[in-house]
Amino acid sequence: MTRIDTSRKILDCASRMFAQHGYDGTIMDDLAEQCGVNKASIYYHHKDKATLYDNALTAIFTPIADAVIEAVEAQVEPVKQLRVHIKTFARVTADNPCFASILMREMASGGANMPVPARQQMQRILFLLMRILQSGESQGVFRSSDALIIHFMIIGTLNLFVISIPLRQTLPATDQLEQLQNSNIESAADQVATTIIASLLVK
Amino acid sequence: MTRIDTSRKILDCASRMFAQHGYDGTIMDDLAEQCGVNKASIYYHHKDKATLYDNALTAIFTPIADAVIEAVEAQVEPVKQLRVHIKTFARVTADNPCFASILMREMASGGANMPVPARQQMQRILFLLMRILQSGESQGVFRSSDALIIHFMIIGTLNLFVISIPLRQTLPATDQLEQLQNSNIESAADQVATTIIASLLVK
DNA sequence: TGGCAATGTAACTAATCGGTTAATTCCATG
DNA sequence: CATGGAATTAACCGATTAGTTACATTGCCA
Repeated sequence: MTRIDTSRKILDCASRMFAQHGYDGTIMDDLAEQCGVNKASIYYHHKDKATLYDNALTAIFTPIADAVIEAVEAQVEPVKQLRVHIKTFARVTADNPCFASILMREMASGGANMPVPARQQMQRILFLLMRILQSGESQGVFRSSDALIIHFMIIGTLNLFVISIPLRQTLPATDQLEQLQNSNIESAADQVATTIIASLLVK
Repeated sequence: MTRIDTSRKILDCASRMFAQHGYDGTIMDDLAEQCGVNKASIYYHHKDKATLYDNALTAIFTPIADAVIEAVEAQVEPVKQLRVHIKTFARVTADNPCFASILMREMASGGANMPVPARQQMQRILFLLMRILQSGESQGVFRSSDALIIHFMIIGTLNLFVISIPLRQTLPATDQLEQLQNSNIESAADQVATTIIASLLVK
């Protein structure tokens, strides 16, 4: 094991455990065992449990906001921007399912004790969406809309989709359930984007 | 204090604490203090923490599914049914914010340890939506669609909206944030319903 | 090679937390 | 009023858990 990677390995493993069991449900001894690192090493690299949590969230949230912003800024038309916004968010969320779980948990807690850096990343995504909607509105292609609702539509729908992937796979295929198309994240993002954009376009 | 009242009082208080802090984050001593009951009384009325959690979730989820189903069945046209489905779900969710928090947490955990009765109530709501979409499809008013995505759109969006109410109220009103219309749950549900229905109607 | 950051080992602590116990109080009924 | 079961209580217990400590070991690099 190279020394540099240990801190990173702890972060990755901690992210998974925080995502699956939550902050209180994550036990430091289990974490040490899970990632094959001695408990003292965890405290050596990350001061304590709370700091480790902050570090993990920052490491998860920052690249996601970065990716969405970068992808959107490569576009110029608001309609394209919005579609890329949604599709990129879907892709990066599916790439790292920890994000959806942790975000959902934090939202459930009222976001009260959510680390500031992580919250800022979510705000970056929201503000980006607001800029897209406003530029579209000022260009006359979008009608006036509530950015927050659209933000929640994107995040709520796609996060639930990503989170439920393992659940749906283990579900017994009853008659009723098998009618559900087993769509992937790509088509889910397409549907969300198409639905939202259709309702935004001025008639 | 009659027997029924104490048990009910514990359930209500436990629901709030489970919603805010999660299962592991809810401490039985705190719960006892919060609802002004001796800790042993909790164990007297509800066997243990896990049973209390099951009881609380069943008490929360069942009336919500009941209300949605009852409201939808009072309608006949699929379009009306879908709108009522969404608006009723929004109303009952807003009435009891514990529901949204707990559901989000359970989804974040992969729904693995979600009590069976609670999961069944969610399935009732999903199956109801599937029946609405299918009857609309067979009547030629709805195009073919993925019920699961629509289910997630409804639940994800509205749950996030309800959950974020306290957060948004305590947020400092920065220049950017004050542009967000402070819409209530009614108008949010209207937007969700209108958006979804518009994308479903055959052209 | 010497020094230093990093890692491992393993025991320890102080506190927390779920759950229990035995005693006590409340209250309806005969 | 007496009685017996339901409900409540204070105190306690054992297990778990976050975090610490002391020390040995490894590997990198100047």
